[in-house]
Amino acid sequence: MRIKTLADATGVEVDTIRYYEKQGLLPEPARQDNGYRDYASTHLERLAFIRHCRALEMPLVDIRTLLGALDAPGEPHPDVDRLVQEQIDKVRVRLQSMRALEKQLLLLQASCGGCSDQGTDCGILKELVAAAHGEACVCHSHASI
Amino acid sequence: MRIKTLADATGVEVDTIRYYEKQGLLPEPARQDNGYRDYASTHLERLAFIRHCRALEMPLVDIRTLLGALDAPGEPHPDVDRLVQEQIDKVRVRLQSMRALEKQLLLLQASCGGCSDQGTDCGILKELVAAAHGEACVCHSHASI
DNA sequence: GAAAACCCTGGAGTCGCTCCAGAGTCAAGT
DNA sequence: ACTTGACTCTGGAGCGACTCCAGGGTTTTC
Repeated sequence: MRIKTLADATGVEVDTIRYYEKQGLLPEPARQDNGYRDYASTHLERLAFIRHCRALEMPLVDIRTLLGALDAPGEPHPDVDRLVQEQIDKVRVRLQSMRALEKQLLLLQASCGGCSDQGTDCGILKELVAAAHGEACVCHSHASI
Repeated sequence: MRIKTLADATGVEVDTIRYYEKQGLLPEPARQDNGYRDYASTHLERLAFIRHCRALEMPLVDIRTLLGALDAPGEPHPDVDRLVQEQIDKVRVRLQSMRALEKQLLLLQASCGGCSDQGTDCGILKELVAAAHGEACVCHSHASI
């Protein structure tokens, strides 16, 4: 299977596949006589696994760990559970801050009564300036962005 | 006010302040005799504004537009309202996908009965492999990560 | 007067891709 | 047989928003 075929089968871009190989996530495939990469079905499976983990927003370094665990099925891999838990924690923190964000943006929007066209003094801008001065806002309740 | 003072006052790192200057978001301050940057209170306000917008996850390029609108208070700025709306849309899409993500990760976690220590065959890994094979999962309901 | 803390510049590194140039290869149509 | 277009290769640069570093100068503090 050539790289484009693999790309189409997994929905991963050609460049990205080569990138994963360079990063050691995808083993180097065999080469055809012309030097083209020749992938086997194991590559397809592994790439689908990587893709799935990326959909869960795991960083590549964590995925490498998971792949290592997969490659050593007989051995204990205490990291797997921890990685998933950490990922859950990350997502939750992010969810919290996104919810606050949405609220803040809606408030911001409400402060502008459709001033966009004529508007010399947009409420949104005023609001942003005022908020920057220290009134209740997302950035003060959440230090880390 | 020297750069560290400004950094402490706003919670923005020194490097980041210099970066904002290089990006044209923060005007070049005066210099002391020794070449040190000498900030005025206008810089503090502007930096707080930038910080607030960043807390709303606006990209720097959008913040530049908002700052431009602030700098031209007499003129109409039809972009402001649109930028906020776009930001809201972005946050909502992201919220949706984060919620699905959390659910998926929790399912994943439940599939492992605390196998981390002894575990030769972790349920999480099995689950990930199975999911990669195309069963219901986040990455199939949400094409873009 | 020495050590610590601060300041400067320019450039590199981070993450996870994405795009590009420049060259080679292959398949389909004329 | 020839041309066109799609595909492949490599190595390297670019993105966003920082963050860190080297190698130097200055100021403050003990």
